[in-house]
Amino acid sequence: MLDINYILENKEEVKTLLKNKGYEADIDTLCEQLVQKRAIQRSVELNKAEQNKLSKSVPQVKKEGGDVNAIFAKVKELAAENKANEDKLVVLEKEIYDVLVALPNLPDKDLLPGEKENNKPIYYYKEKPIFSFKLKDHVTLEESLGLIDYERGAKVSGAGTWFYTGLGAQLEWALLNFFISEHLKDGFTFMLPPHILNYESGFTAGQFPKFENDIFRLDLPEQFKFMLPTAETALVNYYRGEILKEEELPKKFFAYTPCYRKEAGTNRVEERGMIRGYQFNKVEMVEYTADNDSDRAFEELVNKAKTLVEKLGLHFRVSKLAAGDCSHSMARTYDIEVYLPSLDIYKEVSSVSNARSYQARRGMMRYKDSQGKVHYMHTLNGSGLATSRIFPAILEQYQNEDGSVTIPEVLRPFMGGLTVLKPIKK
RNA sequence: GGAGAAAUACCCAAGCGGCUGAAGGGGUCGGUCUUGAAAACCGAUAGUAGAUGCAAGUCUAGCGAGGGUUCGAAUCCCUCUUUCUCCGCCA
Repeated sequence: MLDINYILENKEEVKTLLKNKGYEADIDTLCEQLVQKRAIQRSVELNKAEQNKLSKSVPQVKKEGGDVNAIFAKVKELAAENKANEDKLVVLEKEIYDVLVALPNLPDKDLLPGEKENNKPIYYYKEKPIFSFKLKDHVTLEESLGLIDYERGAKVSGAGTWFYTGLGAQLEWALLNFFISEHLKDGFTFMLPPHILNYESGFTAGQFPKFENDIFRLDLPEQFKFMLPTAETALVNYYRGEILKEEELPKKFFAYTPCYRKEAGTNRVEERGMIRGYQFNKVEMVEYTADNDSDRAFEELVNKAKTLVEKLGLHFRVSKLAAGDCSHSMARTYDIEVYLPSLDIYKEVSSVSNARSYQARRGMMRYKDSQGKVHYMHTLNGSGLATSRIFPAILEQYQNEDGSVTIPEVLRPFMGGLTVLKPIKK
């Protein structure tokens, strides 16, 4: 949620920034409604004050034997006068709220306007790997090495799902363990959140009300519960409705959860296999900071995500996203994109974002500074990392001519010292 | 899932229609005393959101959340949420 007063005082800037993000909104009407709302509110409150004053005088007047009925009548009259304005106020407030709540976050001013095509790679790690033999793609490797069973996944659940089998499950688990051990080393706090969340959590994170259709909602009567699409949604609600002390910040968390998303199911070659499923595993980092500390935290999270991929020895790049490609709730996003040789493309394995106060305003997450002044916190999140693209990237980038795949060194301790995955005989 | 009880400020807790935006403790902060500390004593400490104002301030809302009754609600009524106790079921 944006600061309504900021919108009012910086109308033109807000319009431009929203446009940069590709969002059309009638800011002028919003501001007019706000001014109107305040005028009505003022008159309603003055009337209320009068009513309160009269009501309070009743015991005194009674004691003195005055006419209490005249007061009752007067208050009723005032209340009746106020009714129309009160109704108007409720309607106006709702209208303003609905617009305000749907507005995306303002992108940072240094971001290029526009969509994906204006994303800018700002960092590369290693060169593209060169192979002297015919490459296999990740789906082929997963099957020949006996790591993933897509067919039985489809049988048991449907398209867009799979079983990790045997060493495949071990490799997946090794990745998660590797990420977890690195975050622990960095002093982040390990969290295992609930996977079924309530509406308020989706609202605070910014998924609702705009993106209610992208999540798996549980079929419960009279209750809105959904499967988390990312651990961010849970972690970023941890302090909802709370006021922390400034010295408690920053709070640094990470969590492992599967992520449940409805978006799967394209048939594009790019998204074969586990590239875009209904369920994938991810370790997610979330930081809560003071409102002047989020740029530092952003760098920290980007560096952490980068370091993980570097330690895995994979060729990747970091892209600074254009305004329109940043998520709805985010002011700034950098993607870590790993290279898939078979397709010669880069695929996102981590998205690091700064929401600034956008989520904190929605969830009333604040802190008090040493002067006792209350501020909104800043929230940031970043994958660290999602496995469903790292896994294919490892298979492809580490594949050998004989069809085997060398296991990245950092993962070996988590796989009982195993160094290579060999094709299984049919 | 069933049955009961509860939710008040940083914490505990009183209050059950007007004198309560809230008694009393505890905590925290400051002071007196002390070489220093403890104890004792004295004082301070009520958040938050919104409106208005240059400001001091004033006003509105607010005792789990949302509605209602009433001239007036922490207090009465309804709905919901959460917590606790007991029973059932179960990894």
